[in-house]
Amino acid sequence: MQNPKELINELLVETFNRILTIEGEALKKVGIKLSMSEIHVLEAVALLPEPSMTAIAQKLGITVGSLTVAINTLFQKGYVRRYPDPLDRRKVLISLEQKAKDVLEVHKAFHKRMIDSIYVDLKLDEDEVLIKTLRNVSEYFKNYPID
Amino acid sequence: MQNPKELINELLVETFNRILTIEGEALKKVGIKLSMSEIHVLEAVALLPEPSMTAIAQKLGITVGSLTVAINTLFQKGYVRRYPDPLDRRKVLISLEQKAKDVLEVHKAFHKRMIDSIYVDLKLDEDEVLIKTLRNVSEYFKNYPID
DNA sequence: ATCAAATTGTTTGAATTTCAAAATGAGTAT
DNA sequence: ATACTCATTTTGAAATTCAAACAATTTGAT
Repeated sequence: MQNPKELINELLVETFNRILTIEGEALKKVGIKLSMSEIHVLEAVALLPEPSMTAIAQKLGITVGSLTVAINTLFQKGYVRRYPDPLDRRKVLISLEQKAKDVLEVHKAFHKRMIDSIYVDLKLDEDEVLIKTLRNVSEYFKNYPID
Repeated sequence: MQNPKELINELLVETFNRILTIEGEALKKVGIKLSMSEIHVLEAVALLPEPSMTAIAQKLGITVGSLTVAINTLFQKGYVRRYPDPLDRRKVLISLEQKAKDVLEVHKAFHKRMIDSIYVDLKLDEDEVLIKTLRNVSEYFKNYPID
């Protein structure tokens, strides 16, 4: 395991297999009873300029049908509202209730602590290497031929 | 998004949300009809020196009950065998059929391409920064207080 | 203007994954 | 022997997701 490439692979697999579970547990301990899937839906809604069903589903990489089910329960629990796009009444836009915004704050704090941990003994001028690396990975998967 | 920390977070979220799905699609296209969960079970078995049910479940972060269900179907499909530990017959050890080893080769090739993409324009002497970073993240989550 | 095709979303039924709790079987210690 | 612990399986339920069928709206071509 002294080969840098193998080491990097081990660390990636070891770590990212656990992040979602751990983050879920962390939220539960704070008293938030939403799953990570549900959190991600709320997050996507918050980030999109025009959060239509199709746009959200695409950002999450799930089908619109699956998203409909998810939004149904989030609406039931009082986290989101649906309203028709006035310019195109086929579209259904989603908005967040205050309750959802509060949850996203907690989620954001978790991520901040995670990122801070990356910097523990990383010198500031080494940022660029990490960012370049992440860009490479991101690009690699963004252009990956799925179909 | 010019803040390095925010940028890193964006890239992490954007990328790692998609890796599992993409890897699953990649395997499907090669004609492998196992889910990523099933692949991970096989991978854990391959990596552990003494792959007992408890050891595998712990490595994967799932309950032993869940693993039993998974192993049932993997056995049904002819990927694994069960045999009792001769030293402690309470334990059930898992071994891989050739079929499973073949699948893991494909999986390994996918990971190799992924890691190679990281190196696209990374100078070799910058390895250390990336490895240090990943170690930080890995440590952070390894010691994360779940209970 | 009209009609067919494309787009957007919902519903439904099924498959997968996972868990918690109860049950079984094997080892350990008193 | 008896009770206790450990390793695993079984079972029933919940969550997540998909594909396919359906309905409503918009777009574009004639």
